Amino acid sequence: MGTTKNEVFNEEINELSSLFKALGHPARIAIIQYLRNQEKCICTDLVKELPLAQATISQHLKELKNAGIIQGSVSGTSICYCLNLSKITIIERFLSQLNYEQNSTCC
Amino acid sequence: MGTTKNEVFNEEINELSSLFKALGHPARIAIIQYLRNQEKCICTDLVKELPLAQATISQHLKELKNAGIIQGSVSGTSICYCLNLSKITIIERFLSQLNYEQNSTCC
DNA sequence: TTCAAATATCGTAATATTGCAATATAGCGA
DNA sequence: TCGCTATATTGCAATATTACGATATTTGAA
Repeated sequence: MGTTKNEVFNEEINELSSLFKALGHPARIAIIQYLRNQEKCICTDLVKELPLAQATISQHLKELKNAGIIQGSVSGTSICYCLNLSKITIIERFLSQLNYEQNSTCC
Repeated sequence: MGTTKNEVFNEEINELSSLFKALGHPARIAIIQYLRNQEKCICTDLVKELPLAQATISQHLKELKNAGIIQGSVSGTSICYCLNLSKITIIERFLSQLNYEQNSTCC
């Protein structure tokens, strides 16, 4: 075990959970926050900014990229990573569906 | 290693990432979706609904509860779990801050 | 070219997560 | 009380994640 049973859930659920999972690490939230403030991002800056080794940050960037939350384009020797807002929107849409009027009285 | 270096990040980042992490599993998204549709929730129903063993579902419910995303109240022999919308709001607020006008041209 | 800077990848150790069977616990009705 | 139902906990095996040093790769500048 240790393996998530993705295959028994539908694609929407799997996409949502992988987006959440990608954001489920403090370093990756910090990266996203930094990206927001800069409105662009270069890995070296992050290496100075975050108390993690370069290899570790690169790995976290890769995971955000794999989930589609950021996208990078090569720009000379460095790489410019930017937020992909369409994925953020997918999460927001899911969450907004949860804001129902609670009509059960149990909690 | 294998241990997340939580201590080097601030509390806001750690709270956000733990909320995202709690939602970063398909079974837990499925639980939340089911909760939304029922507007309440009892574990036995989930055992029928999801193709996972009772012990596994109980464990996922516990994680959602630990993150504060759901709350349960005992109701006879069964337990009624409900969404805690305040945590959902925390996530929504974070995401809405990301919707800036992208003024960099790199991506 | 050759060097240096910026990123990525590899390998690995430590730890965390997932899933489940088995078992425990708790509350209800008879 | 006894037994039943609902849920939690324990223990474990399999796998995933995290972190990082070392090393590769890539690109621009000299």
